[in-house]
Parts: sequence; structure tokens; C-alpha cells
Amino acid sequence: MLMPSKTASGADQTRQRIIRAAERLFLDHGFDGTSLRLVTSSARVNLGAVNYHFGGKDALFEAMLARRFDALHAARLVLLDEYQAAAHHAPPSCEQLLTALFKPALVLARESEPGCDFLRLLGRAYIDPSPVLRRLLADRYGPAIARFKDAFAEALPQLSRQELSWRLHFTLGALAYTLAGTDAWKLISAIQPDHQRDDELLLRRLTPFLIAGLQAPAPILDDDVYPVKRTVATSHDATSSRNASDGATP
Amino acid sequence: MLMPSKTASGADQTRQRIIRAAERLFLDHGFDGTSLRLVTSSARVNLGAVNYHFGGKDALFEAMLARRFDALHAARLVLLDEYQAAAHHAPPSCEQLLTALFKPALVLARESEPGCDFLRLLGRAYIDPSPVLRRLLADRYGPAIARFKDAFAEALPQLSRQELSWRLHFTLGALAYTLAGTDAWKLISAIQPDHQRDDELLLRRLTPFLIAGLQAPAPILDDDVYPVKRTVATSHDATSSRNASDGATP
DNA sequence: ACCCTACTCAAACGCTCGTTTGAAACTTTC
DNA sequence: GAAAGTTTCAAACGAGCGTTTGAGTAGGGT
Repeated sequence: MLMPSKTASGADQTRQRIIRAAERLFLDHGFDGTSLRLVTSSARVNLGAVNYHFGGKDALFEAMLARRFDALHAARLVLLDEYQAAAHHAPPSCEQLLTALFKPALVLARESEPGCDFLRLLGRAYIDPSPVLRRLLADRYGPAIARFKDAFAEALPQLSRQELSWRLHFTLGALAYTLAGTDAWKLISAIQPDHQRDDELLLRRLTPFLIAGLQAPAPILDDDVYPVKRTVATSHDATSSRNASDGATP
Repeated sequence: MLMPSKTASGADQTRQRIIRAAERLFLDHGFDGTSLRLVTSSARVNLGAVNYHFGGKDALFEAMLARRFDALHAARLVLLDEYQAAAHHAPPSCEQLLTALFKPALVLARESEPGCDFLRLLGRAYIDPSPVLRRLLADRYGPAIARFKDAFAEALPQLSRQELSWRLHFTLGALAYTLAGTDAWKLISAIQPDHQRDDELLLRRLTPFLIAGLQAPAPILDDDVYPVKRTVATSHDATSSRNASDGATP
């Protein structure tokens, strides 16, 4: 037909149908909760096809995530390179770094076929407790994240390396949790759908929150701000009103 | 023996051994990944004991979470009442509200037996995708969270109700993700153990991050700050340098 | 002594899981 | 058109799952 090379008809179709079904189901059920039978029946493919084309469940999910995340991290690093090259004496700002993280994600989310939103996949992957995914993310995308961490260190020189690590951890948490879209927002009660689920609005709401958090003065850790006693209810000490005076860490 | 009433020897012991084993295993494997056989063998209890004492796996985890969370939310609401009663014309500040959320958690974490830290349990519970836990948290602790949401609305009157919902969502995310302690912090590379894992230091680092984020000016959403095109790499538009001028929402 | 209740225990039930198998059904190649 | 390679398919495998069952053990009350 139009395809000049090899057998692009049946085999690749099956692979893609499987991967897409796996994506969709992983979003709602996590790794442990997604069975291959669920995937193959949802993809209307024979059960054995997964092991034939991928080699097993672990490898399927690795392939699924790699397909998305490889492109994502490549685009992120390209953007980071741009920002760093633009002014090599003035390191990229926090806002630019967050943009370098978010923008490729948004673009890929829009490019991806409708029905399985890429951003939720991103969030879920960071949150899922399964060791398979945890190792994959750490091994495969740890270096890319490390480059961003170094860049943040330059953008936030007033923070100690340790403080920075924590703040990026908080940042990743807010991001992953929000994207994962656990129904937990129902806890905070009815976040009205702006226009159902607008990912761009979400990230633009998240950005100022994170920037302010990242740039906040470092906490004072050497005195007892939380005088925690053994009792819960009968504590009359209001929160200490001591102000954070210095921004630098010891 | 010393116990005056009923048979407090064998039965309650078994119940507690099961619950503690369930707590410990749930931390590492999540709900789906924790099997009853794992729990009972870890607790050195017969397999059938779970169904006898609790009625099933779902009920076991509900009991496990309720044991901790009932006390937690009760203590939180007591503290919230205190702050609100202290000055009924000046609503509690953001910092006070976060204190009311964190302090009881810290106290319970210290009171709980060593080996199974309560804070990780808290984080995991909010993150776990299993519908059983999600429904439990929403039904049982939704009202308590709602009271805090109302209090935050008074502390942050410049935010629209919708903006506030999102910010509390971000807050909950940073908190849950951090507490859950997925090994994902290894992504951000070696957060050196201050003193192994000091929960109080963690929360005192988290607090200024969250306060700054919550109090950040509201984002401007009506223009294109993220001019996302179909291309990723070839975008030369630097981040818009437009400043946020007004803090109120339309 | 008896019964009744509370609890433990080993074995099994029915089910779903990930994976394997071997024979069909296609394509491609010669 | 036969041979070789590639992909599908139905069936089964063994293991692990949550739950149930029924016999067995203990102890207090009358």
C-alpha cells in the first residue's frame, strides 16, 4: 500500500492498540490493578499478544511509559538548553525552568490522541508505588531531572542544596498529585470543571503557587517552633510569631 | 489477670497484630499489592483470622485507617476550634491553619509505636488509587476537610473560591506526596538524611513553602501566557514577562 | 458435668493472575 | 505453489488471591 517498508499493517497495529489500552487502564487502576486480560480485552487483542510483542507485563508498561516520557524529557532538555544558551551569564529564572518543564508536557498532551490524557499518565507514573515503575523512572529519567535540579540551584542561590532538594520534592509532589487527578479533590469539595478538565489552566494556576513556594525564605530550624507535647487538645500555645529574618541557610 | 473485664488476652491481641502488620505492609506495597496472606504471615496469625475479626480485606483496611485517622481529625478539629474561638473577629491565619493540620499529625506520629510511621501512612492513604480507600477518605473525612477549607477561605479572602480549591489541592498534593515518601526523592537525588527521617523537620520545611504558595497572587488566566504551538523545540518566545498586578480574581 | 460462646487453625473453594504452549492463519520469499 | 517467516489464537499451566468451611480448643456460667 502506501507504506513502502515491512509489515506495517497488522503487527504494529496490535502493538499500538495494546499500548493505548494499557495507558488508559493504568490511569484508573494503577500498575498492580491493571491485569493483562483487562488490557487485551479492552484492546480487542489476544491475550498472548502482550507476551509476544513486549515480553511481559513489566516490559509492556516500560514501553508504554518510554514512548511518552522519552519524547517529554527530550523536549524539556531542548528547552532548558535554549534558556541556558540565551544568556549564559544570567541563569534561567524559576519561571523559565517551570516553563521548560510544563510546556513540553502541555504540547505532548495536545498532540496525543484524545481520550487518554498524557498529563494524568505523567502524574500517575510518579505516584504509583509499584517498584517496576519506580526503578524505571529513577534509572531512565533521573539524569534529566538532575540537570533541572542544577539549574534550579542557580536560579535559587539563597537556598542550601538540601533545602532546594526538599522544595523540588514538594514541587514534584504538588505537580504529580494534581496531574494524577485522584478523585481526592472531591475531598476539598467540588472543584467546578472550568471547561471539563483544562490542562493548560491547571498548570497556569499551579505555576504561581510553585514559584512563590520555591522562592519563600528558608525556614528557621534550630529552635522549637513546634513545641510538640504529649497532649493534643490542651495546648494553649499559639503559633510562634517569630519572623523569618534571613533567607540564607547556615 | 490484671485486666478486669472480658477476654482481653487473645482476641484483642490478634486484632492489633493484624492491624499493625497491615499498616506496615500497606506502606510499602499499597492496597492492591498487600495480600492477606502477607499480612497474616507477617503478623504470625492464621489466615482466617482477618475475615473472622474484620470481615474481609476492605474492612480490615478501613479499620486500620479509621483507628489512626479518627483520632487525627478529631485532634485537628479541636485545634481549629481553639484558634477560631481565640479571636472570633480575626479568623485564624494560614500559618495557624497549617499548624492545626500538622501538629496533631506530628503528635500522633510520636505517640505511635516505633517502626510504622504514621505520617507515611497518612500520605499513602491520600495517594493510593484503590477505590476502597478513596471512598473511605471522602465519605469519612470529607466534612472535616470542608471545615478547614472554609477556614482557609477566611484566611485568604483575596482568592476566589475556585482558586482556593485548586491551591488547597496543590497543598494536599505536596503534603501527601512528601509524606508518602515514595522513593521518588531519589529522582531529585540524595536528600541527605538530616537525622535519618525527622518528620518534624520535614513539616517545618514544608510549612513556609505552602504558606508562600497559598498567599501568592492569583494568576492571570484570560490571556495567552503559554502560547503553545504544535512544535516543541523551535519556540523562541521567552516566557512572558508580564507581571501579576492585581491579586483578586474577576 | 454440661452447654454456650469466643477464638484458632488447616484445608479447601472458586477465581484471577502472568506466562507458556502448539497449532492454526496469515505474509513474504524464492 | 511450496517453503520460511511472522503473527494470531484458544487452551492450558501453576501460582497466588480473598473467602469459606468445619473441626478443634479454650474458658466462664449455671
